[in-house]
Amino acid sequence: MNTRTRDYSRGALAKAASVNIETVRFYEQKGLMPEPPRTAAGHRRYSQAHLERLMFIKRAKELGFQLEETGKLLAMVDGDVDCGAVQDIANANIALINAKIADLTQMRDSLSETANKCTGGQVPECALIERLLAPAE
Amino acid sequence: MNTRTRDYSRGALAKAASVNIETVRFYEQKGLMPEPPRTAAGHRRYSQAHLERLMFIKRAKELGFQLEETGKLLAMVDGDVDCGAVQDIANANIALINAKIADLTQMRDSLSETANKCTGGQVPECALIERLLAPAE
DNA sequence: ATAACACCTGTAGTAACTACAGGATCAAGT
DNA sequence: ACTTGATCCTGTAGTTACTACAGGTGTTAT
Repeated sequence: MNTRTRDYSRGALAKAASVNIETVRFYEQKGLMPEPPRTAAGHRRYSQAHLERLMFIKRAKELGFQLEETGKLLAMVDGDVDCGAVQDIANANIALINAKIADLTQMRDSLSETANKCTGGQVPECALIERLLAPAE
Repeated sequence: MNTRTRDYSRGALAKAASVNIETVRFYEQKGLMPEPPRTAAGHRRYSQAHLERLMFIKRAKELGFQLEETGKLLAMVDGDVDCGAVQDIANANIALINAKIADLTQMRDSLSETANKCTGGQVPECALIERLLAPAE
């Protein structure tokens, strides 16, 4: 167990979590990061706990959670973790991600199919332009 | 060949292309749709050509093109279509879409793997929360 | 004539940041 | 002690692609 608590300036915290310095202030504004204590001159002083919270948010983002959902997860961490509720949020997110993947896959397939028909020359006929000009009959 | 050119109010045009009425004005502002002639009272009057242009934009969107790229495609339609340049834009877009798909797939797989470990009960241990709290060792 | 609807403009809101401007403060070196 | 450069503070504006008002005018149908 480590009882030492190093502290961080906003810049140092951002660097430690590998996020942009402005992002820290943004998360504070959105209520995801608590307002930290300040020095006499008004500079923010963050603790190890703040760093952990910031990294929590970053990891949630890497799993595709929106900030609002991340906020709900954090609220549970601050209070009681209800694994069923967490699962619901996760499953909703999986569904959302799957829908996005399906959309993008459809786009890509449709686009590559058409782009492959392009001859590439400086010609009046271009398969992709034709497809955009005409309804997909 | 149909030489009749019905005209449309903004609302009628939007409806004909199945886009939101405000989107028409937005595209005009962005330079994708030309400023149409106006009635004496200042109401926009669109032609069949406008409708076709709006549908072009809509189809491009369905293929995942951003508005800026769509603008480039439209510029070529207005001038000379260079099928090589079109292909370049298309290929860049395919690469972009593939990158997004890869990102999302990674998110989803990582998330489902973790969410599947959740027991669902109202317990202190929740696999997903654990994963967000702790670095992925 | 009058009601209901569609149109006009400009502006603000959405998500998740990022990037300033203009000023105050800090840390390090001399 | 003083200076210099980095970092901090605040508030605000920009990004993408729209969407949604508010407050006012015009058009259409009965």
